Amino acid sequence: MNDGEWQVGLDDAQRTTVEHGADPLVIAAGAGTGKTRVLTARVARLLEAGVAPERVLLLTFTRRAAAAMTERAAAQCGDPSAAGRVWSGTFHAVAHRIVAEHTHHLGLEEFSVLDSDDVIDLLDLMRAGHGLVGTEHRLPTTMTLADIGSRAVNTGVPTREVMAEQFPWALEHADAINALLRAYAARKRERGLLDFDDLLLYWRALLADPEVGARLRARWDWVLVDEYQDVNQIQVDIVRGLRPDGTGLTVVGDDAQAIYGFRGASAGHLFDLARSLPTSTMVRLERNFRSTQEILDLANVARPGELELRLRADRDVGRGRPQLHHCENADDEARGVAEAVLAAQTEGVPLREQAVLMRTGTHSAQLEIELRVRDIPFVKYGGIGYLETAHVRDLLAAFRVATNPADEVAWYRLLTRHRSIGKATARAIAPMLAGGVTDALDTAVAAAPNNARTRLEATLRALADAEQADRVTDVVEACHGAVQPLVRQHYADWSRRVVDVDRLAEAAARQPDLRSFVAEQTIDPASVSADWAKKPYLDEDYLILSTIHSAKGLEWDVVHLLRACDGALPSDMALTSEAGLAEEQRLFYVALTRARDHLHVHVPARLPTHPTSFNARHVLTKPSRFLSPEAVALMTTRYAADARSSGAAPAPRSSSAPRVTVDTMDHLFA
DNA sequence: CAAGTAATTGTTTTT
DNA sequence: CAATTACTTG
Repeated sequence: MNDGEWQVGLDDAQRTTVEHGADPLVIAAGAGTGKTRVLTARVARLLEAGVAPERVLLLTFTRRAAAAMTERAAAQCGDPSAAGRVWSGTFHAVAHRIVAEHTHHLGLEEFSVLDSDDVIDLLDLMRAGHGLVGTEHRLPTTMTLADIGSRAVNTGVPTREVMAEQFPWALEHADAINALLRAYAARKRERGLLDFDDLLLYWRALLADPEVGARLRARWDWVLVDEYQDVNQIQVDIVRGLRPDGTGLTVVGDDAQAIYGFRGASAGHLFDLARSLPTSTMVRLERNFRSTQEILDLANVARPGELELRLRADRDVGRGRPQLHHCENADDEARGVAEAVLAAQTEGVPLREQAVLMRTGTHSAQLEIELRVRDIPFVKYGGIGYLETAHVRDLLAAFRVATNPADEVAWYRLLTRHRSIGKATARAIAPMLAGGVTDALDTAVAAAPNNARTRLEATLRALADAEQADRVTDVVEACHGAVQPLVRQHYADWSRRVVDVDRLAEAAARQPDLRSFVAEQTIDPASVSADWAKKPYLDEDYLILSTIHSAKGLEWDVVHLLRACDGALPSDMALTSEAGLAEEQRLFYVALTRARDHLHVHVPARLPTHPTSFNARHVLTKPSRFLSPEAVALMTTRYAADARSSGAAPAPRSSSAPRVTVDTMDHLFA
C-alpha cells in the first residue's frame, strides 16, 4: 500500500521510523536530520492508511511549525484536504480550544486569556494589598514575582525552593509573595482570566477528571509531539494524560537543542519518557541532510548533551570551512555582514536564503541601521510584534470587555487611557464595570474626576452598545468607536497608530467568534517587522534577522551569527549558574546548525556598554568561550580590513587653515 | 490623585 | 541614552 508521496526521498532509517507501529516511539533527531520530514511523513502515512484526520493530534512549538507541517502533510498524502482536519498547533493553542469547549465543566461563564503584560498589570494592581510596596527595602519587581509563580507552576517545585535557587534575595518576603500568588490565582478564577500557564493547567485538569478525561483521551488515537526537549512538567502530564501507556505516541527531540529552560522546560523529560514506557523504542537519526561536513564538524565539536549524536553530512559538495570574522566593533560587524550579504546575493543566493542570528533582539541595532542605509529589505523575528504595541492592545482590551465584562485587567487598561484617570481611579472603577457596563455606567462615570466624565461616558456608552450587540460586526464597530478616540488623544503619534487600529478592527469584523480571535492573537501574536525596514512586499526578497530562539527548526543557505563574545553569547545574564551556561552552549549549537552552505561567526573586539544606545562607551570584549581552540581550528579566521572606505580623512588641523564663520541664525530667536 | 519634572537605572530568550 | 521611578506641584 506504499503508493503515497510521503516516502519519496526518505532513507532507510527515516522510512523505518515513519512506518513504526503504534508502540510508543521516541525519536532522537539531531539538527537537520529531517525530523520535520519524518513527522510529516508519519502523519501522511497514517492518513493514507485510513486513519481519520480528526483522530491525529500534532503538537508543535510554534504556530509557524504547525502550519508548515500540515501543509507538507497535505502535499504528501492522497487526500490533501484531510491534512487540514488534523488537530495541530502549539500546546497553548490546543489547550485554548479544549478549554473553550469545556467552559461549562470548568465553571467558567466567559473567559479571557492574559498575556505576560496583562499578568504584570494584574499583579501590579494587587501587590500593594500584600505589603509588597514601599521604599524601605528593595523589593522584587513585579516581573520577578510573576516569574517565581510561573516557574513553580511549570516545574511543580514549591515557590520557596524556586526562590532559594533562583531568587534567594526574595526569600525574606516569601510569606507575602505566597499570599499574593494565592490571591492572584483566586482573582483570576473569579474573573474568568487565564494566563498562559492556566491554559495548560486547565487542560491537564480536564484530563485528570475521570469522565471528561476519558472522553478527551478517546478523541485521539495518535499523538505526535515535536521539540519534546522543550516541554515542562505540565506538558509532560498532558501528554501522559492523553496516552497513558504510550500507545500511538510519537515524540521527537534533541537534548542538545533544549533552549527553554527559563520557561521550566527540561530535556530530562525526553529520557524519562523513554525509560518509563517499557514498550517504547528510541531511534537515533544522525544523518544530516542540511549542512556541509565542514559546518557539521564544527557543530559536533560544540555539541553538548547526553545523547551524543554525531552528525554526518549526506552532501558531498563542500563549500569551505565556517568563517570566523574578527572585527573592530559593532558598526564594523554590521558593515561586514551587510557586505557579505550583498556579495552572496550577487553570487545568486537570494536574501530570503540568508539569515542573521543573534542572542537578543537588541544585538541587531547597528545592523538594522546599516541595512536601512543600504536599502536592504529585512524582516526581524523576535522583536516587538505589531500585536504587542500599546494601541493594538487597547483595541484588544475593548474586545475582551465586550466578550467578558469581568475582565478587570482589560477594563483597567481602557480606563487608564483616559485623561485624568490614573492607576488609583482605574482601580476603583474597574470592579464596578465587571458585572456589565450597561448597569454600572452611571455609577462608574460618577466615580471619575469631573474633567474625565464626558470622555469616559462616551467610551462606556459605546462599550455598552458592544455588550448589547449580537453580531460580531456590530460588536467590533462599537469597540472601534470606543477606542479610536482614545488612541487619538492618548498617543502623540496617533495618526500612525490609528491605521493599525482600523486594520485590526477590519480583520476582527470578519471573524466568526470574536472571543476566540482575541485569545488566539494573544497566544500566538503575529510579529511584523520593525518600522525601520523597507516594507517587504509579499513577492519581494528580504533578509531574515532572528533571535536564535525564534530560528529554531529553520534553515538557510547562508547564516551569520552576530556577537560571538562573552557577555553576548553566552549572555552575561546566564553566567550566574551552571545550568544557565549550559543552555547558552545549546543556543550556540542551535545557531551553528541552521546553516546549509555557509556559516559566518562574527566577533567584535569592542562593544557598547549599553545595548540600546548607539553612542555609549565601548568596552573590550573576549571572544565567546564557546569558540574553543578545537572549534577555531575548524574555522577560517579573517580580520576586518583596516581600510575604512567610508569616512573621508578629517580636514587638517593647522593654524593657517581659513576661519569660517557660521551664522547660527540667532536673530530668529529674538 | 494626576501630571509634570528630575533622578536613576539598567533589559535575555517566548507560549 | 532612554525608560522607568521618585519627587514635586496643581
